[in-house]
Amino acid sequence: MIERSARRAITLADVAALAGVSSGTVSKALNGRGELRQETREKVMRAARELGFQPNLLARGLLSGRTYTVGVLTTDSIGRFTIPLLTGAEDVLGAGQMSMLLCESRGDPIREQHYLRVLLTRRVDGVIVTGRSSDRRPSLGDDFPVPVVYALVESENPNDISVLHDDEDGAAMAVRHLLETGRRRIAHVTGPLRHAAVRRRLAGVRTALDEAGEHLVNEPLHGDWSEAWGRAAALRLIRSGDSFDGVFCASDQIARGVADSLRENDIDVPKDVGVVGVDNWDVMAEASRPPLTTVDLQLTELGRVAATRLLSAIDHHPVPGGIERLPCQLVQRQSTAID
Amino acid sequence: MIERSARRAITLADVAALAGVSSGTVSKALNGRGELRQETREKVMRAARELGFQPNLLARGLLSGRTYTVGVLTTDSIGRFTIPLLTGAEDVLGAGQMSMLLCESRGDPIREQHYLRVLLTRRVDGVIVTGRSSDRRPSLGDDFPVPVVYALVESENPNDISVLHDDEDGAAMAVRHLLETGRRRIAHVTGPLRHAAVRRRLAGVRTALDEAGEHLVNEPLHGDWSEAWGRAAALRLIRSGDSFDGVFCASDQIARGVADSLRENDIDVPKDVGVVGVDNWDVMAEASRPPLTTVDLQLTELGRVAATRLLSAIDHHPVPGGIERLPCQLVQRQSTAID
DNA sequence: TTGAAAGCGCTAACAT
DNA sequence: ATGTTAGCGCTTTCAA
Repeated sequence: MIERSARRAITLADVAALAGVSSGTVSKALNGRGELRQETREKVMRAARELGFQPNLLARGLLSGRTYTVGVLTTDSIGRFTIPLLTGAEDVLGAGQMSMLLCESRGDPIREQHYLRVLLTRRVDGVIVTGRSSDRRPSLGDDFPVPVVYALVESENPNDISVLHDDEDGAAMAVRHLLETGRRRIAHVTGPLRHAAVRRRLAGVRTALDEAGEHLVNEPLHGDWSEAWGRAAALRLIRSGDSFDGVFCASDQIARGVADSLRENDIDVPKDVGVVGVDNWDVMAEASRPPLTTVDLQLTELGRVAATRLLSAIDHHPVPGGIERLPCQLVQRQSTAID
Repeated sequence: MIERSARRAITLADVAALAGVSSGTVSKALNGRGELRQETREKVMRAARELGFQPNLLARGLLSGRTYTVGVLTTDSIGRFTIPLLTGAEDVLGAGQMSMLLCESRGDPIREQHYLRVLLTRRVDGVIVTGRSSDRRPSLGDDFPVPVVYALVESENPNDISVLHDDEDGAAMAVRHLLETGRRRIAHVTGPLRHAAVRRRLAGVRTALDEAGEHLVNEPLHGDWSEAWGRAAALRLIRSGDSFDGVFCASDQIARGVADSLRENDIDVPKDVGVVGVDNWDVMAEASRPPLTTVDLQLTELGRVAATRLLSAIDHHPVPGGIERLPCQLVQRQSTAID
């Protein structure tokens, strides 16, 4: 049985008693403030160490009005996209001694309201709102009492701070890479048109093709984000009879399906057709045959930037509202390799 | 520019002033304690609502010595296995008004020490330790000042509370299912022997085969957890010349590789050979051709149980130390279907 | 250079 | 039935 002695935590007063000074002095010594004799300072330090003193952040926060805590509200459950984002955010927040309070609203507005109340009750210094899709979502409101940064999701309110990856530029990079590896007849297999990311990627595709004076060989093929759809789309392309030598897919799952289907129809990737995906999701991109060239969304960096913006706002450095789009990065693997 | 008026948060005193009562009365009214006239109670409620009063949990916590916060220390970065666990933990903790403070130590002992100090400084009521592998890890120590539950990872100290899935039973379920669907010559393709999960699954395989008076057709094939290894292992099985009609794989990734390789060598799954994986990782199990029958580790439930144990310990209900193993569940899909 | 005291927002015991 | 007060652990004047 685990039974824990209700040992009272060590307080400043305990340290003060042991060191034979007042608690005010202990505070100064431990925080390096005020004018103290070096000797006293050391005496206090020693006492604190001996007792294993840990300052109580609640008490400190009650006084300072800061909790050194930010709330992370994921509108959806935590997923593949949110994880690197959290890692990046923690990089930055951790360095600033801040902790993250995690709230998964799972897409349920009631839960979200509940969690927002919880976060306010806990007096978080700020909030990061994130979620799966990069579609727009309602703002927490202009009068939300602490700073808010939207990361990976975009707030409907243009005054809010939203940090997103640059889907359009990422797609353009992918297409330019296909062009640079000698492909001219490029097809696009993508997700549902209702997703903003799908529309932005399409725009990027068009931009890059326009620059080169080329066009898509097909109407963009819209389906779900699955491998099965990738396989089906590749079959449609093959059967259409239109020749093509490059396929830009809006996700690694789709790209992997496309690659599988091409191979199984005796079309060599990358020799006959180059394939590029999006996400740089290792288990997909690396397990694909051949491994996928893909657009990395740099989500860890996105998390870092979002946290940095939030810290600025918390520190009363005004942060311009609006959407900040961060560059993606192309990761080259076999699926577009030449010679 | 986002500039936020440094509007002081509403306090009990503000509500008291508006309602024309004392702050003690407000406290009683809002918490439904003490003896108050219904009329006063309502007057206070109205004032609180009007001002948008949110109680300050720090102040309350300072007094009560509880923070209604638990620390979640992931020894590794958050991953596919930790996510459902967090969701389950939040189910239970959220219902008890508790929040989760997230700390990713990323396998770095220095970071871990740092985070533990942070958690203690923040006076969390308890800690959940988790991580990727179900191997044993060092205990936080018998004298850690708040209750700790290890979830998905096992503490080296048998007095600690560890909650794990039952790998051995899960594997036995998988093999029994292969036997029940008429397979007799069963092979096992698994991960590195250094992983405890691999050893336990092997034990489960042996148990189930013993019950039926059968043996593995091969020495277990050990490799990494990848699809590529699954493909390679399947080729080895085929080339060995030993006939086999069932393969139990220690992960969905391996199983998918095996299924791919069998199909590409004109061996029909499930007609000629049944394949079972472990994890029930949707993107793998469902994208596989055919979709995989697999052992679900029930990690959300594991998170729920871990959180429940932690809450018990926090509430001074003694929780027996040691390892609690939770049952897995077989999810049937095409890869073992009969007619 | 150090100590004493007030106060952060809340609750609980005790007065009224 | 309501108000007053002390105190949770800390920081920060201000006084000594």
